[in-house]
Amino acid sequence: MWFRVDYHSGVPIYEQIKERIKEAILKGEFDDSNPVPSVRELAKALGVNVNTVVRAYREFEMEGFLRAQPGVGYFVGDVERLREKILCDKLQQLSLLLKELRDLGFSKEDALRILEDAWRGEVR
Amino acid sequence: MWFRVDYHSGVPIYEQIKERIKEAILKGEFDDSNPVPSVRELAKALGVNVNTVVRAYREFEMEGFLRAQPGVGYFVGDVERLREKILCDKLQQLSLLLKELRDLGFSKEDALRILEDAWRGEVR
Amino acid sequence: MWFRVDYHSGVPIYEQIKERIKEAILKGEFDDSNPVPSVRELAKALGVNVNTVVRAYREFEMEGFLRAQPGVGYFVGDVERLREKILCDKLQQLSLLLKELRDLGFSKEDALRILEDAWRGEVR
Amino acid sequence: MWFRVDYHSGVPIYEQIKERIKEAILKGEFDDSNPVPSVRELAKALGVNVNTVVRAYREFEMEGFLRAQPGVGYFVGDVERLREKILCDKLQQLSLLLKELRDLGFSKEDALRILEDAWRGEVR
DNA sequence: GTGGTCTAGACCACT
DNA sequence: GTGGTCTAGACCACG
Repeated sequence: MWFRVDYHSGVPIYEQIKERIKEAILKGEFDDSNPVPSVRELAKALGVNVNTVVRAYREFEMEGFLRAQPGVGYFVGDVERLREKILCDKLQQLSLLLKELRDLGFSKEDALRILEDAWRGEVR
Repeated sequence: MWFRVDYHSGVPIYEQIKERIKEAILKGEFDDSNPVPSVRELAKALGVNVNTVVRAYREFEMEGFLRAQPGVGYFVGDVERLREKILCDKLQQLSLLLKELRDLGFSKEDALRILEDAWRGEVR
Repeated sequence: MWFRVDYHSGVPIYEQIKERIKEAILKGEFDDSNPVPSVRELAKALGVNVNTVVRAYREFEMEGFLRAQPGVGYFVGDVERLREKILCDKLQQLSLLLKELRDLGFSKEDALRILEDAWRGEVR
Repeated sequence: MWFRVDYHSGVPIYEQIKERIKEAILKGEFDDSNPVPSVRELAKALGVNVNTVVRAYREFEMEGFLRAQPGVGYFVGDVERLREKILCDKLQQLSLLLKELRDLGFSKEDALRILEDAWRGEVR
């Protein structure tokens, strides 16, 4: 697969895997001709224990964003709900963060500048 | 002191203490007539072990935001540097968050609305 | 490990541990085939409590000279920065010490002799 | 008296007092017409507890550098021995420090430059 | 009273 | 196995 785990970030490896899988799902990188990699395949590609990948997938399954089909593999679930959930989380973070900045004496004008910068940057 | 620790949040208690002390320092709640509570005093008030408070205070000391005076107590250090450090951290978070929202298809106009809301809200 | 703590020196044990680890890092004694000893291992070898070793390691981590990898172990960090920091500290000490000797009536010639002696001695 | 204690240095106050008294003795600032200040006098001048000054003086007495004359005051003792003791201590420190610098890869030439600087500076 | 250090245990999450 | 956190005690030096 197309990423590497960071053993020194403090972030649990299974969380890093979840994050990357989540991004790939949102970008629509998985479909019938390009399925979610199997547990063993991904574990081998990342040089990581199989259990670590299993945990990442299982947690996604519980949240409804992957469906396990025993003996076959994992398939993407409700992408749109995933997108909405993430968007909702991020918006709450944004609102909280802005209020904190305001309380720290940060000006609305400077915040506006940063906002403009974000939308001016290229899409990764 | 005037807060309670959450034993079930997963956030280490000493981090919770650091967070609250940090807020209080930023609000200028500590001075000569209203000093930082002693480790034993705070530990007792929170129903927490002394060592847990000691750790929170010591980390602040290493970062230069509290000064320990053995046999006397803890005193606030460089408040302005603390404020700048926090502001810098928050701005990085903001920039990252905005880019993620953009990549999720969120419109600049909606982001602007949230920004306006934040500065319209009352200062706590 | 290969040293013993001195319980009666007045120097905190975790400081003694930091000092020895620092020397070992500077000498390049740690790498992938010879990793930093685990906290439990070192604590047992020194006959010291685990927490005491943990404190020594954690302070090094906060200073950037060790990196903790939960579930795996500690690894050496930025050795070169460590070397520079120590050199800087020692040079300040040297400058101060020489001025004190001068003020005590010590002659430059005698100081030169001691300097020559130091560089004539063998490298340990 | 002519100095202030630093409550935030971590160095015990009685040690700071000893250090300053030691310097004054070495500079010959005390004689019959200019005696060592009384315990109460010094304590008041420094805004410090009497016991703290008593401790500093008593330790000097045990080392033979001050003599207590009950009901009268303290008088300077064997100044020359004090000077020799300090010189000896500093020389050991110097030798040790130079060897450490050498082991850190510091060049003799650079050390020489620092030495020259020290004797070029003015006497305080 | 204050902070500073240390011990002997314990439980947790991660690999 | 690893590190991370926490507790309940203890003793010390300082003011």
